[in-house]
Amino acid sequence: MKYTIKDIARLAGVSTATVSKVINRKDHEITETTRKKVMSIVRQYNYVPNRIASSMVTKKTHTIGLIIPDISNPFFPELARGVEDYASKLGYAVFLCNTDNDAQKEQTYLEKLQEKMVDGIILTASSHRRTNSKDLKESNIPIVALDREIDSFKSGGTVISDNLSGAYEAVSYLLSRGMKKILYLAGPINSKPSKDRLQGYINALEDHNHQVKQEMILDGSFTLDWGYSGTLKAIDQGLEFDSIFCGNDMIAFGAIQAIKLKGLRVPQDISVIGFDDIAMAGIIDPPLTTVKQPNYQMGYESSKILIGIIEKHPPENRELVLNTKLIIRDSVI
Amino acid sequence: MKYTIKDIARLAGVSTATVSKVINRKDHEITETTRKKVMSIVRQYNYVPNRIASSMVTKKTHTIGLIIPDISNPFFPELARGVEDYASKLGYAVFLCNTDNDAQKEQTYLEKLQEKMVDGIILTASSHRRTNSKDLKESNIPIVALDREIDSFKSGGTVISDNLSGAYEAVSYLLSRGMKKILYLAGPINSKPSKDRLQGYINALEDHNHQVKQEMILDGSFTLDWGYSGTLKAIDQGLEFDSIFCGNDMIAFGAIQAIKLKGLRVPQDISVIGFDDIAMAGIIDPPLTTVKQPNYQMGYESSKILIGIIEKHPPENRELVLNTKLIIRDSVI
DNA sequence: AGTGACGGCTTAAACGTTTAATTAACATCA
DNA sequence: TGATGTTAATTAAACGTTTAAGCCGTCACT
Repeated sequence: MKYTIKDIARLAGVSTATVSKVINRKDHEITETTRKKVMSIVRQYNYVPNRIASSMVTKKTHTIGLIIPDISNPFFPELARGVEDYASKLGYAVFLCNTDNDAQKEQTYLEKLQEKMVDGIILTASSHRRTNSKDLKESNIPIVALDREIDSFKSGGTVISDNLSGAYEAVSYLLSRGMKKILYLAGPINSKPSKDRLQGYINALEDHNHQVKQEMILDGSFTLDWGYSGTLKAIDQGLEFDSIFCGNDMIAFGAIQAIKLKGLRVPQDISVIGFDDIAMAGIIDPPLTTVKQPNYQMGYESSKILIGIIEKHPPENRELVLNTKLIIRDSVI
Repeated sequence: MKYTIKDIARLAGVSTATVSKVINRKDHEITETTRKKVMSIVRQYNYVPNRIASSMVTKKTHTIGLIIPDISNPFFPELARGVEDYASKLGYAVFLCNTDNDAQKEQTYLEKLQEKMVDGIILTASSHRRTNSKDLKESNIPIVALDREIDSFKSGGTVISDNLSGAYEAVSYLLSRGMKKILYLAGPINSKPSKDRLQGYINALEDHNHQVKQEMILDGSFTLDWGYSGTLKAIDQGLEFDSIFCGNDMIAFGAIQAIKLKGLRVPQDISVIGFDDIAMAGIIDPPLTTVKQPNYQMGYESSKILIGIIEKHPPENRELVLNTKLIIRDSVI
């Protein structure tokens, strides 16, 4: 048997309005006596309020949507955790949506979330996002972009890490260690983070009076397989390089495997540097020198901004560019 | 401006009932003419139905809750992905909840999810779950237990992997490779999977006429740190062992680090075998021999069972014990 | 005593849908 | 012609809350 507020009201001998007020802690105009009476009935019958019905009238669902490419990609769990931690702290629940970077799926989720009346959305946009989502900016639901900016419309906020300066720092470090020929094994070239990292690579090289060579820039995907095959291809083609700047850690893992396969050593023969600092970066052999992105914090901050907007006290700064940090381990000589 | 079904009805010159039927594909008693008229208005005004309102009358939210200890623990993303994939295929959205193995948080989420009227819950119970949750079995919301059985009440279904036989196979394999002294670095001893794996360890030893020694069984937590410190302690205490059976892969990673630190080699000096086969298992050096749990499948199947129950066609078998598989790589000699 | 203010409670409308019951229009057929 | 059936639409109640507005009794003050 499921009890409603009416049942409780009847059993406690008061009106539903009164019950509503006590369970929502709008106590101030309620006698202690009636409050206790109501609460005891509530407990006795194990009444659980139907928040769906509340939402109907309050227009708030206390729910947000989190749209990411793939939770089983090691880059995203920390992000998601950050989002959920802040959200649940403020009483919000989080819908998890995986798009696999598919613009179509992304669109479907966006619609579904709107139908479910979420109060806001945190979106790591697919690389292929089209500019046609007029429906999105029309619906007045706040959206904050996470990890990847959205250029197709004005979002309520953006949280990214400083990919450009992170890459700049990584490449500068390689240069400072005496590297002369740095291969850049990039992720998908159409993704914004990739582009920024490429720019960082170029800037660092130029600032240190090194020539940028087109053939030293190879783009693929953010996967171990690409790191592996890309490295193999580079070696087999006779490309000369003393170090690899990898678009992310997964690529670096693949690169290290390929280098080992060729009977070469990391870092003695080839240095490798990654990007992200996912959990495994410190565990592989050799421990990976990499650029740490503050994933948990990025998730947390985006949640904070979004809920700030929802609750009408948006933070003054809604365009966060969080600092990366070079983590020096043993994969660079 | 947000349009409701009433607006659309008015604009299309029909009743709300008619609009409702066309958007829910209850077309069969609707003229093609009116259907088209309605649809054109729907598109023109970009109408998005309020599913919260629907839920009020249908008593279905098409939403499920997923309660796990921690999405940033590498064991869970694949599970979560499996759950979400099947759910979204069937039109359900998934709430993500992290408990950190805290019975209190778990309870809070359980209540919150009930209030949000989820149609069902998938629960990886905290190790410390108390038996007092009468409210849970009273609420008629279906729950399926994932990865860890729930003994405090009868759940709607259970999906686990065969921890006992997985451990048995791992230890038998070690024995077959000539190991004589197998250290068991267990996870938390109060967790069901840990207990089952311990039993598998014991059974394998006994079946092969080896003595089970209490000092060779060390329990801690499912973390890299424990694998590291446990191994160091074992070595420093002068415990003699030629191999380690680890409660999970994280423990194994820690063990390998400790072994290397001591100047010993894996697998030449000490063999290591893990459990789970998380994504990184094949990437570390040496690639880890381990027992694969079908995480994605576990998530997928639990979602299938839950939604089956929700939609009144529960699968005949709701107690799944999925097979593990020994993945042989290079960490055992 | 009459007036006003206030505290504590109730009434009832509203939120945006779905759906059972009903009606209206027409076709069919004896 | 009128009874009957069929089809395509409408009407209106219901889902479980919240909350503005109203009501009633009590108290303080003139």
